[in-house]
Amino acid sequence: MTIFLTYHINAIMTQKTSAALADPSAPASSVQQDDNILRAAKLKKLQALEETGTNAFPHKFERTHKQGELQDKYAGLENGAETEDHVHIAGRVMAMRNNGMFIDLTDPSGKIQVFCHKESMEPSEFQKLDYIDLGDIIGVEGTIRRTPRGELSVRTKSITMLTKSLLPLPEKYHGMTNIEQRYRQRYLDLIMNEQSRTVLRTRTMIVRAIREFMNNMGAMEVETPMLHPIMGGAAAKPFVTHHNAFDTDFFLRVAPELYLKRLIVGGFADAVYEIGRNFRNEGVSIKHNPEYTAIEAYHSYMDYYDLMNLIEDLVRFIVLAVHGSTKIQYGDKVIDFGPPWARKSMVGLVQEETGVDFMTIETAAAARAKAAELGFKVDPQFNWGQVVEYIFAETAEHKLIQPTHVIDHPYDISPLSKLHRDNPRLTERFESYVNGWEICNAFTELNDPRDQLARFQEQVAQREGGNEESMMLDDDFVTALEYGLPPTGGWGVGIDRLVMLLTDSSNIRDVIAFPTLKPNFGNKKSAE
RNA sequence: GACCGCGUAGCUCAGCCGGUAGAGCAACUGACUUUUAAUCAGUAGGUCGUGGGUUCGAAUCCCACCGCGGUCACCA
Repeated sequence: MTIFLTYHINAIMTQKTSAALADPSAPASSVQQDDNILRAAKLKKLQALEETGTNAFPHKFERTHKQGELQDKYAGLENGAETEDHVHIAGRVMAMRNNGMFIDLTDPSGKIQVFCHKESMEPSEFQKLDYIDLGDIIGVEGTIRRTPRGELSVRTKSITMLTKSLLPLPEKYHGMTNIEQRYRQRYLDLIMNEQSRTVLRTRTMIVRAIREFMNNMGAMEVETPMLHPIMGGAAAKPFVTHHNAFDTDFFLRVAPELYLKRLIVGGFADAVYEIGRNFRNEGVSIKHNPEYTAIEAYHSYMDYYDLMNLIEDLVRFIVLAVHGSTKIQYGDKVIDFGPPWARKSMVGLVQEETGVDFMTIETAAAARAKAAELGFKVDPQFNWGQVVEYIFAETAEHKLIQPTHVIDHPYDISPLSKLHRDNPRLTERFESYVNGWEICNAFTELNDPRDQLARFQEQVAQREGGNEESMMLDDDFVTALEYGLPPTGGWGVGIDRLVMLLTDSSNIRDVIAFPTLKPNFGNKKSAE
């Protein structure tokens, strides 16, 4: 596999750098030569080790304890105390002091010091230190002690090479700080940076908590297609891909919505949810990755009032699971998920900010004129709802630091929401904002097939008018609604943003193990 | 996409009003067996992102390109 990948990348490089390689004085294998210089010392040790008859990559090592377990178990052991407690531990060599007498051995649970004293070890074991480098994975057998200076240690009896590392680790004090390299070589970032490990582990905890909450309420987790023949479920620019056997283009999904509602139509379950990736062919920023993870859920016989309560309960459950408190620190702000969240209508917030009640403005043209009067440069194509949304985003959105449900969105920006029971210019929709970010989008689902068809047709008209983010008409979805979608509430939460909030991360790439990066085949650092 | 900034040894960084490339850590050789970024002495390691240009001479000045970061606009 590795050989194949190397070959493949070299082939790409050859295409891209054929001019340079055509020069006979330019060594085609310069990358490999660099590697050989870097690896020479370690390869030499590896070969010397293998000449002693040792397997540097054995198949199995029986551990008795993890490092973290030992730190917990012996937390009360006094300085200078020796025990006869015999352990087998394993991990990566992260530091060697005093010529290998002290080794910091880490595993995912923590770190313990390995103490190699020649009077405790057979000479044949002690000599193995000569073959060990920073970065190697080793197993150690010995007894537990705490040094006079207070460091919990294993007094080594024997050492086993488990995996010989052939490349040097980054510098131990500063670690790896090059941001690009941290994302491109996440494994190195994880080895070196505790903070990176913590953030990504917290992400896993958050996803686990979401599943627990949903499963506890009886919702069924499902999977729906990521290859969509029809772009729908959200307004967004999609990726297009091609299926060879069908000779057909597919869109990578921008949202699972239309499939999940089909499952509710089918009576598969009262509530379904999907946690998965959506793909949007749009800009990349500290808050946007081309593929991002969201949960979407649909609950029959709930409306958007029920969903507001549900979202508050869910987020509190997650925050408590991760932090043990409903209050979190993000940058210099303290955010409290505990109290009931504020509920403010979008039109009302616009009125608070501008003094203008847009409900008194009937037409799109009048709305645009009023916006212009207020100093906003709105698109001449904007309809009434788009004007309201634009002014909301410009004036109010960034101020919504504490959890707030923004409710009752205009009809014409909400093509899948049910009309508001009290006002047909609005819909029963809400978006939950925290720290100025939208973290949830939810609504009482539109289930009148005649209305849905009309909304699709509006989308198609917008699409033909040049809006490539508008949805396509999904006939089969309308057909499904014609069989009958019960009254249903649906919602989606962007998990990456939520993880950013709960890990105090300022860049979405910090909460995604392998964020989307521009390929850089010509860079020798990436060509390894 | 626009603007600003960055790219020098495996890693962290100096050097940049042009004069043949420097430190610390890592590595290698040696000393040292109770260290915590261990210490001490020595050695080796770099087409200074890529390609052009100006110049007697470019890491340094200019142009283009690649990648990254930040800000802004649209999207979660």
